[in-house]
Amino acid sequence: MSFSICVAQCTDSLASSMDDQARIMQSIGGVSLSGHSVQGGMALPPPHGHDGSDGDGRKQDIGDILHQIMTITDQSLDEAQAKNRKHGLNCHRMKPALFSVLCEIKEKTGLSIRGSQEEDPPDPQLMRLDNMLLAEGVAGPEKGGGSAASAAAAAAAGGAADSSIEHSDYRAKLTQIRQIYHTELEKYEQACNEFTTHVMNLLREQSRTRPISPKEIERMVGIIHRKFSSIQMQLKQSTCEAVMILRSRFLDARRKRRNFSKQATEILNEYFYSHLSNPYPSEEAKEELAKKCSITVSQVSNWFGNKRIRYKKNIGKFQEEANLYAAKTAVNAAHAVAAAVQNSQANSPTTPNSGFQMKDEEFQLDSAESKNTLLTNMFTGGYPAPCYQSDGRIQ
DNA sequence: AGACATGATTATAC
DNA sequence: GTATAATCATGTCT
Repeated sequence: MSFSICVAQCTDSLASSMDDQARIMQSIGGVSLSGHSVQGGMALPPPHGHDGSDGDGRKQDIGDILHQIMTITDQSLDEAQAKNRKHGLNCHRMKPALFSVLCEIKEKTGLSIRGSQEEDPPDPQLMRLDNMLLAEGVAGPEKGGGSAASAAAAAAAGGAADSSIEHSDYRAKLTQIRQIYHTELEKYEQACNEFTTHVMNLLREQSRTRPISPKEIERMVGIIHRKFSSIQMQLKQSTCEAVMILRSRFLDARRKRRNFSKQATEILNEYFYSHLSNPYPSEEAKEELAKKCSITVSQVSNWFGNKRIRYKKNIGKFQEEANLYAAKTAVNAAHAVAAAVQNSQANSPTTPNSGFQMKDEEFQLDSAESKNTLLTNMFTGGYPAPCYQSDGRIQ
């Protein structure tokens, strides 16, 4: 993966650096790359500790040492060391002289590092990815049992999910993504460190034979880090994609509805028909119902929304149901009410509601339905209990 | 399989 | 924010 890129990058840099130097050497010193011919020109300073009696021999020496410097950069550290060539190079009698010349040339040509224009501003794309990963709970500190943030986000996305099962599924998958992400990130970091160390060792080693300033090493490290961070960005991007896919699947799964339990429907219907004149439960009432039915508040809201509109659309169809729940409520209330009625005989039945008000309009029942409406509303108005058929229906 | 029931979503209005 | 109304998508019944 990344290694090859980095190696290529670094090798390129090193090679180009060497090429530059070679060119300079060629133009200034008249020494060919091969090191086998010297065309005259600027004379090298006399090597230390050398009498300089043999001019051709000296040139040959310079050629040799340059050739060795050139070829050594093509080898790995281990290879060079194994062949013991570096040692030979370092101990070469011409080395100090050549080294000082290289330093001088480098300084004069300003080859080394001119105002490292690196330090680019933070990539907005990377920031977006980071933010998303943080928000999804993939990046950042571990939160209990996977990702609290994601669970919260998922809940906020609709809140009507069949909570536990799908949530835990979602969280488990997200944790998986998180783990993969962190493992990969760690791998990259480790690889980056290893490679940086390797390159730094290489450069340090080379700095014994050619001038390499600490700034140059720093620059090289910067190049490596940028390469690795671009790979990290790819990882972040694919992680984000995975999270998005997971989320969309999760949201799709939410559409898969499951019918509420009979008990829950009963509780909701009881409330609906006992508040038919105003079937709009308050927030507290919704919470209470949600608790009783083991569903969410939004599900209660959905249910009442659906119920109101469907009831309104076809009151006749729901009449039977209305009567049934009216009867139920009446029976339940009967015992409690009976005592009260007995105690205070003065109470006469209140006028029953003929329908509930939706927004600005009131829905009236037609005459055919009025009888049942009375039954429907008797629990609010204190009408006598209805007669039941054998199947439990109201006559 | 098709019809109907029902929970969820969406568009729109306030 | 909540509401209605229409619609979607699935569950259930026949």
